[in-house]
Amino acid sequence: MTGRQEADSIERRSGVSLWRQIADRILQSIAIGDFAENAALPPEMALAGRYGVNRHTVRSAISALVQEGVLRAEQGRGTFVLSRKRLSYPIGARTRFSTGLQGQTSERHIVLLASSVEPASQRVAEGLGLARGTEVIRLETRGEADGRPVSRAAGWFDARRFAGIDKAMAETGSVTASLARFGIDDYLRQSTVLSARHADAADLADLDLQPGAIVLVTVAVNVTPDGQPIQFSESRFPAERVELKLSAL
Amino acid sequence: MTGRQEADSIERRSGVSLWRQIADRILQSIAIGDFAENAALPPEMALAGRYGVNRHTVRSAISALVQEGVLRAEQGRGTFVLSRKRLSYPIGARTRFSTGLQGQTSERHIVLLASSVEPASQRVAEGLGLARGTEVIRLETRGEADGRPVSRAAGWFDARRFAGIDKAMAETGSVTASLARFGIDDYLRQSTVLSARHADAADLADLDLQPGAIVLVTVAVNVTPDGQPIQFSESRFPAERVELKLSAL
DNA sequence: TATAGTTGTCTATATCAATAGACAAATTTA
DNA sequence: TAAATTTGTCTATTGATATAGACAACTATA
Repeated sequence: MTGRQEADSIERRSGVSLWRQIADRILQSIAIGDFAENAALPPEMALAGRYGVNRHTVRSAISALVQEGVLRAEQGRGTFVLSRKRLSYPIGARTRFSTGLQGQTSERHIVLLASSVEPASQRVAEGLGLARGTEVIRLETRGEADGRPVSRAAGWFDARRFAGIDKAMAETGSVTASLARFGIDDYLRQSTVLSARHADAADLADLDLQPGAIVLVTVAVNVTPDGQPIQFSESRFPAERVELKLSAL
Repeated sequence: MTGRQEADSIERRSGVSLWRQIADRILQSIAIGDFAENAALPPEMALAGRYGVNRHTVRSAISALVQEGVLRAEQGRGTFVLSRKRLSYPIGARTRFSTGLQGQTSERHIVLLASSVEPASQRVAEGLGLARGTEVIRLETRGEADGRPVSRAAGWFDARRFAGIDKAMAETGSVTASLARFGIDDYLRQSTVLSARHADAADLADLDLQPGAIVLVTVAVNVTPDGQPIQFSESRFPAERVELKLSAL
């Protein structure tokens, strides 16, 4: 019956500043529900003690989170939690953006950021079962829920079969509706591969994140019920706002 | 047909140092297979140009990766890639550690780090369908493949039903084999929730990571075929070494 | 054998990150 | 009202991070 200490400490000389690490911790504990909405954060001196750093270092972390709109500081009173728990984004055989977040948000939609026609790269070609270099349509989209960006995705489609899907997407704001125009009434998720990394500059801009944030990355292939690949996609989710819930595939 | 620039730049004043961000990028591109094993990295000056930083900053990133055993630098010749692509860890209805990595590694096993009996916390109790405070056994384990840590997990079991599972685990090194001693021949994964964050001090130590690394976190419940919860678990995977492949049932 | 290209080491300087202390400003509590 | 608590602002100092330039050491190649 050996014990095991829950590490509450912080890494120095890591290339990640202490204030950023502390901001991550606070964000994490809010996300898992340690603080109710509008609850007060412990005083700066208490946090400084907990993490073994100077009060000013804690203040840097807090001011970053105030900047992000996660916390609100009031002189003389305390610092308070604004944001709620993470959204839980379901992933399964029939993953659809709009239906997935029902009940968690009052409003959600997809914005088409950009589209282009390009030759298929190695991985896109493999995913779609096409020859490398075949023309494909790429759609760059952003998912928003209650006005906040919750995903950023690039989707690739066979350009010959789905010519004009960019227009359909712009008009309908829905992948499912756009595919329906091409006679696809149902589709399934064949495979999903998951990883995580630091957000790059494009992620930061499109997802309205602060530098140093983490994104979850899924790479997926959607197929028709008879197994024909129709869409290859790479989606990025801000880890501080979204968790992925894997349902029966 | 609007274009969209692939951002290759780096964020300043983010709380994450430039050398750490560059090291992450290099790690990422190795992981997705941009470089073959033993391939040469671009020269330091080229990388400095690409990321818009000084050569010395690139050198800091490289020396961190040399320290981690990912790269090997040779004076006069270049810098070379040692490590291979990420392991792909399958997650599905019948997720098992040992069978999951077959074919990708020559050797794999689980080490029992610690065990304890404790009252169930809110989320553990919910997951296992027990009253809060019921005694549960916690097993802390580490998964290793080819001598490298690839996962770190905490598993909780009803202490009354699975008394002695810690000993079974220590002897067999397998959850599946340990459960078999209690008459459980088959079990399924009922739910999995996925998130990502920076590694904390315990993660760094147990997974042999450098500070600033990212971990993928899964929280899962395993059930018997008739739906009875038997195990609640939280696993952490080093994002630089592992990706999660969601497979169908 | 030169020459070009690459990594390794050194010095110097500027900026960011973190610590330390003091006190002001606002709010709550005794 | 007075005291205690908490956030806000200021100055100063130290160490880590990043830039800049020069040159040495080593390798491959023309």
